[in-house]
Amino acid sequence: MDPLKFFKCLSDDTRLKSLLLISKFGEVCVCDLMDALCLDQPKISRHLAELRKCGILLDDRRGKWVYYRFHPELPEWARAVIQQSAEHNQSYFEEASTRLHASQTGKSTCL
Amino acid sequence: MDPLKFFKCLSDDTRLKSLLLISKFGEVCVCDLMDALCLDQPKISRHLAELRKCGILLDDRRGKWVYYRFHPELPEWARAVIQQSAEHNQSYFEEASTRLHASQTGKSTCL
DNA sequence: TTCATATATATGATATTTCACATATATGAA
DNA sequence: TTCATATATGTGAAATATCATATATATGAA
Repeated sequence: MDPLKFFKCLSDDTRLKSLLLISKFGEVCVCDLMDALCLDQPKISRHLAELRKCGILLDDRRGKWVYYRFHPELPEWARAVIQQSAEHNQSYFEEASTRLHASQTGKSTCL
Repeated sequence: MDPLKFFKCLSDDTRLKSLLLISKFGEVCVCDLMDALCLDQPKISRHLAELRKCGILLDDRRGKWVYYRFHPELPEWARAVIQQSAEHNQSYFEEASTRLHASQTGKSTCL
């Protein structure tokens, strides 16, 4: 994992929040992220594709849904960076986190 | 420290290498970085200014030289991110590191 | 096969970042 | 004050990233 490429992946609001949410929730599907971040589907999908192509995320299709989680071969230092950032910046993605939880329990709260 | 702004600061080759070098050497002056990264003065200076304005670095003029080090109020999580990145990606800035050491001991090796 | 849902990608327009170059400022020595 | 060195910044051009929109693909149900 080239560190520069890695940090470029973290330097966009949509991608950073997606990674922090995955760090907290373990696994998310595209539609959950749409609800959590209140963004349209192509936008989420494109950013997740970038994270996948960089080797940060792994996609996993189950039926109609595609779930994303950290790639098992993501280096420990990179995973640690994301995890620490999530732990110490909860307010940055708190709202998204609440919406994601609502989405997973069946209620979309995105206005 | 807004995490998005922080990672944007790390997402440029010149800025990332500068930060990793400062993490390793503790403190560097502009001219050392010019030698270490083989870049012209305005380029180094502009990137350091950005890191300073973001609150990551602190500048300290001593005579004709200006030294940069981590800002004392940089949050621990942010400092940890930089430190871990330096420890686990030594090959990324090894060459720059060698040149910086040469520069500090009086020999500029930048061709 | 046809349809509806979920996700992915192509494309040109827009926004953001970075650059090269010129110039300005600060310091210390002569 | 004048000069040389070290650093900072202004400006428009070039490169890069992001976006909105349209469209394509994959799955499962009817």
